[in-house]
Amino acid sequence: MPDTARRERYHHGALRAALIDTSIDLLAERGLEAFSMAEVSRRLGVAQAAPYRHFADRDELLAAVAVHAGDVLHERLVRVTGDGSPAQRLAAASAEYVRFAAEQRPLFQALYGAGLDKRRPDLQRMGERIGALFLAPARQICGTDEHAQRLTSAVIATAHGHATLLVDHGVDENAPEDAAAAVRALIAGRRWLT
Amino acid sequence: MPDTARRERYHHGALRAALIDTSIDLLAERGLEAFSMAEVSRRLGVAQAAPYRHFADRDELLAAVAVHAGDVLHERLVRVTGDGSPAQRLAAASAEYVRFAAEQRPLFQALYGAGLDKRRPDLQRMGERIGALFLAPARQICGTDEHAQRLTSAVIATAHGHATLLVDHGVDENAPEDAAAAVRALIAGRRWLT
DNA sequence: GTCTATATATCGATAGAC
DNA sequence: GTCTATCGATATATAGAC
Repeated sequence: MPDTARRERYHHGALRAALIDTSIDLLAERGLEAFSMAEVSRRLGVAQAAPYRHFADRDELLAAVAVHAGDVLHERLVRVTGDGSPAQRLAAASAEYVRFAAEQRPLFQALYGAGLDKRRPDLQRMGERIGALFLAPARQICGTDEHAQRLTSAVIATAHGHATLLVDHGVDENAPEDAAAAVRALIAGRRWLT
Repeated sequence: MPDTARRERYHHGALRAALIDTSIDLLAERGLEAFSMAEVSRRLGVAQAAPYRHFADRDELLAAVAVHAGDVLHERLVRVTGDGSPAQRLAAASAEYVRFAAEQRPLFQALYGAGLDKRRPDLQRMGERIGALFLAPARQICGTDEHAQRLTSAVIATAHGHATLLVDHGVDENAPEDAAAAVRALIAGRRWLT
């Protein structure tokens, strides 16, 4: 990259992806409150008007980041649910869910804390894809579909609770393993899930 | 209240409490993103400078709302943990925690989603008071303090997970009872909490 | 597809009068 | 303890040139 200034790199074509990347960086450094189209543009060295060619408004950009975050989370969950007993896979998925929140905090926040409309089709679909990764092992554990559904909801709530407490209340080294343990306890006591 | 306009009511004395009340209303109607000192002042019919006599800045006012929210939650939890077996009290506390989030959504958000510094002494103390209500029954259930601590963390994470999913993902009628059931399962399977 | 320039709006916070 | 007035910063979004 000889003389071409930073502001030349993204012209004509690659801006959309660069906007998402820079948004993630910005969310990571300054949080959701400080996120703005203006600041993203500034960081990329493009005009404030440029992003509006790719995203209709601020929420559209945030939603694109959320979808990206969902893809990352989904991939991580797939990786850890490849083998083992159904119970092990549920526990591993929960631990990984919490690990994702800890290691990719801004992505996790974009996914859940960005105040986006959850009825958006893209976000809806993403939630279902991720939920399916929990439901599959639960089906193998439970006798009926209804029971599997209950167990899945309880497991996701437990993982999500550990993740949000971790993100909101500071770092806890053992949160991922704690979440996995809680899920094992939940499975052991699942006859109480009404 | 004959001729005295609304803007007269809060002069000289009662503004502090009125600011907290109005902040809660504003958070309820428009969410945290739309919360501002300016809008709170506008709603009360006072000058934008007036709140700064009572709160140093925006965060101080939000923190006061959070402390109020903590008091309300604490009171609700005390009310439902008065009697019953330790397991029943833990389950009841969890259900009430979720019910609070559902019924007092803005207060719940002020408590956890306001991006406040958790090292604030007032908020720290509040978290401990609420945690103690979960720890007491857990102590009666568990043999050692360490086990009680683990069970408490798992129960709070479960309740918090159900609450945040409820608040973020729309209304679910049965979330409080689901949380209680999950806690019962957690207690039954507590030997897995490493 | 990006730029310059701008309209429009709102915010947090302060100074000084009363 | 509240008001008026205001500064300075920042935001979203659009219009029109290139």
